[in-house]
Amino acid sequence: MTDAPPPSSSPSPSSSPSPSSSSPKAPDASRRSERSRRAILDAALELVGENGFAKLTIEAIAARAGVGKQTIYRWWPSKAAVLFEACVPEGIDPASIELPDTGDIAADLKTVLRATVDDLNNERLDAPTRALTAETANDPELGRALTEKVLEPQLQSYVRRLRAAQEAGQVDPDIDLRIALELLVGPLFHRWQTRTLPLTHAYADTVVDLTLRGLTPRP
Amino acid sequence: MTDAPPPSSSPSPSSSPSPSSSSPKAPDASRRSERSRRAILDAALELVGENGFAKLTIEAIAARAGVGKQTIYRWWPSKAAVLFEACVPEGIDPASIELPDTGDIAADLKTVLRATVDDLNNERLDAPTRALTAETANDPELGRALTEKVLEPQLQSYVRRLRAAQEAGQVDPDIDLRIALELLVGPLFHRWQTRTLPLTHAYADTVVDLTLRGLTPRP
DNA sequence: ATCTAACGAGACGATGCGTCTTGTCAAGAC
DNA sequence: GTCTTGACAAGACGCATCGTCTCGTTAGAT
Repeated sequence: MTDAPPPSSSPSPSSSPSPSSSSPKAPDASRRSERSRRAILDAALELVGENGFAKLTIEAIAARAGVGKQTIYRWWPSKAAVLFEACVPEGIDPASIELPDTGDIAADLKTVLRATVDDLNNERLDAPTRALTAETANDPELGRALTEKVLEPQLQSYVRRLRAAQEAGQVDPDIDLRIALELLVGPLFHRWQTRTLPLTHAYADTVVDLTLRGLTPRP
Repeated sequence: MTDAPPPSSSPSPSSSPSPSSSSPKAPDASRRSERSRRAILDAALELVGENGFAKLTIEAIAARAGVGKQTIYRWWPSKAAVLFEACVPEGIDPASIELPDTGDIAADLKTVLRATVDDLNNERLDAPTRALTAETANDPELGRALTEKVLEPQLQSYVRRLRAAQEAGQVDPDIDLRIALELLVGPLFHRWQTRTLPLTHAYADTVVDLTLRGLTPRP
């Protein structure tokens, strides 16, 4: 329910006065209707919840939002991009982007991975997240955006917390923290994607315990 | 290149003579044209290689295969199902389904995970695998088939090899082998899916080393 | 040899695509 | 205060593909 920061369009509102040169497009972002934008994003989220991503249609979004189709095509390259923008503002909790640091790395990791498990089990987030992740296979541009804006910032916060643990002597200094992070996150992601077994807090805890046994300094 | 076993239809060739009762459909599998079936699967593989899964079309498959559309709709529920059947026979190497056992669990796991890395980096397998994995999000039935016929058998072979290691005293007897397997496979899968960093043999080796450090028996 | 259902071909209406056209309207230019 | 401009809602348009449905034709079961 954040007030949706302008999607990083209009980078420098006064830089180049003649947008005519390079591309034949370039709509004027300053004249954009925020009202329509919100209606489109809301409609997309509603419809994806009702019918799933496969049945999501630009025409349906436009109709539900009371908007012309052109208004969607003008500002987004695909329905996936619409859904992405609709999800990200409420999918990312700014407070959760930094991992807690109580000094107990095991406890902190469990806290965060349990929260991740809860998110992945949350019906409201699960469907759109799965849809976007899937669409990544056909839409590399979307994949890059998803990684850069959502995934990577979270992963980096793991790395920071692990580095603190490393400096506190709780993690072997020789270990590549990027890989350490993947050891923790990968198994959760795997279960979520494959739906082979239920994603539970107990599972998250065990992953943390077993992984940390491999990360602790050796005598 | 296996000669395509009849898709497990016609379970008992003489059991119930009247297939008319329950469903209004039920085509006669014994009269099915193997020639058409192969042409369809081949055409699907070709087209997916040429244009990607997103642009794959039932009509295009039918045209390329020299087949009526109905022949596809009669035997497969979706284009994903066609691609699945087209991939599975050559995607599964019967020899690779059992992990090697040289007595050295670390070496054996590295051998297999390196091979997995190679498969995932193989252009020919990568595109269809990604497409099928993605389609799983919208098509739970396909997801179940993929898990049951391809994924789970492979995972079980990991569990067997890990059990042997456990009995040989190389893995802590208290550890849940199902979770141990996910610690190994999850990180690989994560990198493949997110494309955050390249999937290399070195990565596979490090994952094995670090994970095994956590799995070895504690004094 | 007969029967029958799968087959290749393609017509059909329904959808959704992405583009284009029309008239309305509000914000910036003058 | 008028004028200009470009985003806007609405929806028509041609196209692609969908999934269903005939047609004769043909090959396998009996």
